[in-house]
Amino acid sequence: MNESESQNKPNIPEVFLNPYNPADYEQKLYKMWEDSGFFNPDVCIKKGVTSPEAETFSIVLPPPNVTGTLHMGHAAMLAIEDILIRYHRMQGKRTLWIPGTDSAALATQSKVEGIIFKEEKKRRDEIGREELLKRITAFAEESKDTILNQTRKMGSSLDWSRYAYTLDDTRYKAVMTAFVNMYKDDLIYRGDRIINWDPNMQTTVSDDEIEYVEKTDPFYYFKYGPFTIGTVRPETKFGDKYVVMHPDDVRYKEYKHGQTIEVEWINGPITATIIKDEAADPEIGTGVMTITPWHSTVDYEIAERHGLDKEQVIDERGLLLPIAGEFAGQHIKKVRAAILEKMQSKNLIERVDEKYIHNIATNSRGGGTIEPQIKRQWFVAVNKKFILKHSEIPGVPSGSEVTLKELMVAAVEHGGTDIFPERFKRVYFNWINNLRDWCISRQIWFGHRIPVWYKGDEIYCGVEAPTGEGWLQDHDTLDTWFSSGLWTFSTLGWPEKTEDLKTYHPTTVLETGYDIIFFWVARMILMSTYHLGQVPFKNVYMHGLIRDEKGKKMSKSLGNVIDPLTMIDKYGTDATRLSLIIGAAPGNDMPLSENKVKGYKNFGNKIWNISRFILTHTADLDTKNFVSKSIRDEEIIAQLKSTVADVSSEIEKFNLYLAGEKAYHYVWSELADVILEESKLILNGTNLEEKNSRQIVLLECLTTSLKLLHPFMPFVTEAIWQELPVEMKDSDMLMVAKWPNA
RNA sequence: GACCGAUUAGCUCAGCUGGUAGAGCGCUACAUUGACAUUGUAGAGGCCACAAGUUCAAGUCUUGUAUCGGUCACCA
Repeated sequence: MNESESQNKPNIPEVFLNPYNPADYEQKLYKMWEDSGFFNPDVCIKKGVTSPEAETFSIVLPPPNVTGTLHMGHAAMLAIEDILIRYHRMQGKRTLWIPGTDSAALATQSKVEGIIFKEEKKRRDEIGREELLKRITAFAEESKDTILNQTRKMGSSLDWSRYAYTLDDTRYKAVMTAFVNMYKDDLIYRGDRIINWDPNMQTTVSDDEIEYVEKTDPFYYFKYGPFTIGTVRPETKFGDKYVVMHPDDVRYKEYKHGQTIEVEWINGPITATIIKDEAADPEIGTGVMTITPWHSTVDYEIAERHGLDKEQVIDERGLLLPIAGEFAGQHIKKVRAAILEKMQSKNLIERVDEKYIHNIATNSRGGGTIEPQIKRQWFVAVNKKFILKHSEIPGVPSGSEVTLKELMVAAVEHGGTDIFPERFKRVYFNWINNLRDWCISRQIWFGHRIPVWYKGDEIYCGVEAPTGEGWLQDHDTLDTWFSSGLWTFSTLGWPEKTEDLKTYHPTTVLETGYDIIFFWVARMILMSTYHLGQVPFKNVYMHGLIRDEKGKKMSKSLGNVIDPLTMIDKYGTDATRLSLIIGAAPGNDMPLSENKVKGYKNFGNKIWNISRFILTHTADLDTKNFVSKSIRDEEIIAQLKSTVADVSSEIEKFNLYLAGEKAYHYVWSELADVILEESKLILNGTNLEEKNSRQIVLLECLTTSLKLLHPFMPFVTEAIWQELPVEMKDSDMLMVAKWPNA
């Protein structure tokens, strides 16, 4: 701006002379917001921004791992939730967004154990429970600030005064109480059942934490008496003394169920029993198999059906037991060749398919190959009837006799919890139908220890340790999803009957990636319906996965990771947020490229310059001269209002991608390209009334546009808002300004 | 094997309850130092995967086929 211009337009803040630079504002503004206390709804009420009678709107943030760093998935989650939160806060609702972090027991412990082993060459047994826990806790504590500060960088308007950690005192009490209640209702039991054992991490793993990885291995055909059986794992076969075939398989019609035959096997002759069971698929291999009930889920189920013996062949560390004879004590990974050699010499090998493709189960949290074992563990019974005393769940009257499974179905079936996009409802129901009892005990040390104590034959279960001498607490800890399942209400202070719990539960929305629907969404529904008789949330909004521009999963090994923090440094938070929202239809994966982020940085500057233009050309406005608007001015206002209506309704339908696009489109293509352009003539013209009217219209367009964009681009809009003359604003801070009326 | 999704402009995708196709990016041409480390204007570009059906009318509804992707289950 040259000198003569600045004389004409005296009141324009100097900041507008330069392009908008996000880095100059973002930290400052976030601090201003945080210091204002308005992230906390109680402060909003106290300062008169929100009415105490206002409708509530609450979201609990899916807690990131304490030891994690921000990735694009987090960034998208934070952007989406912050948009919803900011929109509803501006709507005047009593709005709460609760932050937290998750201990991610298994992942964190294995990370720390890994570090210790690398640096000190020590395993956990050598470190000891107490010392290891101390170190893990320190590690978690140390790394938590990283993820929390990165969360702030996204502009997230979280109520930090309500920060929760899955292992803090309040949550500890919630977890203990939950366990004890379920134990007393017989919904938690201890039993010997087949579970997924991770020999690397020395712990059980739930069904959902298993990841199947495709592998090519040789497939061996062995002579087993008159039969040929196939296997990829010769090292498990020592004790196999049942031979199973389909009852209708005509090839084996001469053999009767229960009939015994003598066969020569790896370590000498054994007596085999014929079992007819439909689990044997005549199409696979020879249609005949031997079973190893201790180390295979399917075999275990067959054995259960027919009351067969189960023998352990492999121990917890992967070593063969005495049943393996001369091979006992050797590790299963190393012993195969020797076994095959012996079988070859006994002429038991018929043939080998070298390339057999099959899936092996691995622990998705740590990577070990799963070895099923029968072990005494704690389980949640999902099919056991109980009386639900208090219920607000649609379709389930108080006092109903139900199972946990039925509760989980009812919550969604009768609309208590609505899942969006709709297709995920079916995914959810499918999973529940196949649900088996949930193994909740883990043999790791980091986590909530099971509140059960033993003394001889006595068992005690309680929130507090029993009094008296000689009680020993169960060594196991709880599956991390057990405590995560309580999250919507443990964060609100349960089991105490807090004001927060009464006010904000059920929460309004749960927003999360669809990859976590089983682990978490379903478990929260289970826990909340059981413990509170309430659904945990009224709406579930599933976002897709963020992928690279070619649609590939982002991964370090592919080198295609776009780091949100880098994007924020280069283009600003607003641009990063917008790039994660626009073009991302709910539940659909979305490709992201750096160019997209860059594009939205230009938009930030566009708004900046729109503001500069309008402020420059309205500095001489004297509102006393107000005259009625022209037809065109009315039209502009009408169009503005219809944009407000559109944007609002799209946000309320969770179509943020449409809301964002409409706001973007309005501001750039309509306000800037059409309205400002045509206004130039009027503003520089001689018709003062016309000019005056248009100035007022432009100011309204500006303030309203800033409000519309604020949820999407909180920083640049607030930065501009702070420069606006007081008389133009209904609030000092845009964050708590009133959402415009349509 | 079961279920789910996708198939629309060069690319990424919108098109809700059926009425002869839209956005962003990219591309081409022109203009512009302007409120704008640019922006604006104009333009090219689509038998909406294929086939049949319902209908006065179908990207839009039904059925089937093909290809791609995902989830779950099984895998002796």
